[in-house]
Amino acid sequence: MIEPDGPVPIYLQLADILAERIERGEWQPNRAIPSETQLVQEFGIARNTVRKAISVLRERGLVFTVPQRGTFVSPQANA
Amino acid sequence: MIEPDGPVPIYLQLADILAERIERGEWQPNRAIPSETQLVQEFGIARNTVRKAISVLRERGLVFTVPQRGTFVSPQANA
DNA sequence: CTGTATTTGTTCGTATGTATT
DNA sequence: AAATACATACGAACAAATACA
Repeated sequence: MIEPDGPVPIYLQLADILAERIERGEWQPNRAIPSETQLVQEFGIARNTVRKAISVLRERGLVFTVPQRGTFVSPQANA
Repeated sequence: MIEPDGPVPIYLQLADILAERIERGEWQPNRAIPSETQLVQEFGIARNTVRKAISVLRERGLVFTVPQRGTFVSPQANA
C-alpha cells in the first residue's frame, strides 16, 4: 500500500488512500472512520503521520473531527 | 573517482558519474538516489558542490527533487 | 505534547583561479 | 601592473518539512 521510500510523503499517500475509500462510499457520511490507532496498525506508520493525513482530509472537507469522539465522514463527502 | 586538480570541474565530474549510474539502471526510476550527505561522504567534497551536480542532473531531466524527501530518478531516465 | 533524526532549501563568508578591463 | 568580475569550491549555520518513538 504505502511506499515509504517513494517521492510522495507518507501522510499524503495515506490521505489519498482514505480519500478514495470515502469517495467510493466505503464509509458512509456521518459515520466514523477507523481510529488513529487502527490506522497506525493497518498501515504500519507513526501516529503523528496518521494525524497529519487526517488533517489533510479535514482541509479537503472530506471529514470532520469531534474531540473525544472520533473523525467522521462529511455529509456530502461522496455525493 | 573525483580528480580535484583536473581540468573538469568537480561538480561536472560528479554529475557524469551519477548520470552513468542512472543510465546503467543502477538506480531505478522513482527511487531515491543517495542523499546529499551520503554523496558528500562518498566523494569527499562539499555539499554545495554536490547540490550543483544534482542541479545539472535536474537540467538534463535525469532526476527530480522533492523537498524534504530526496532526489529521485526520473521515470524515463534509463528507458 | 515533547524530542530526535533526516533531508532539502537558503544564505553567508572565505579562498582560489581565470578572464577582462 | 591593478582592479574588477565571474566561476569554482569549501565551510558553516539555520530554516522548514517529514517521520519516528
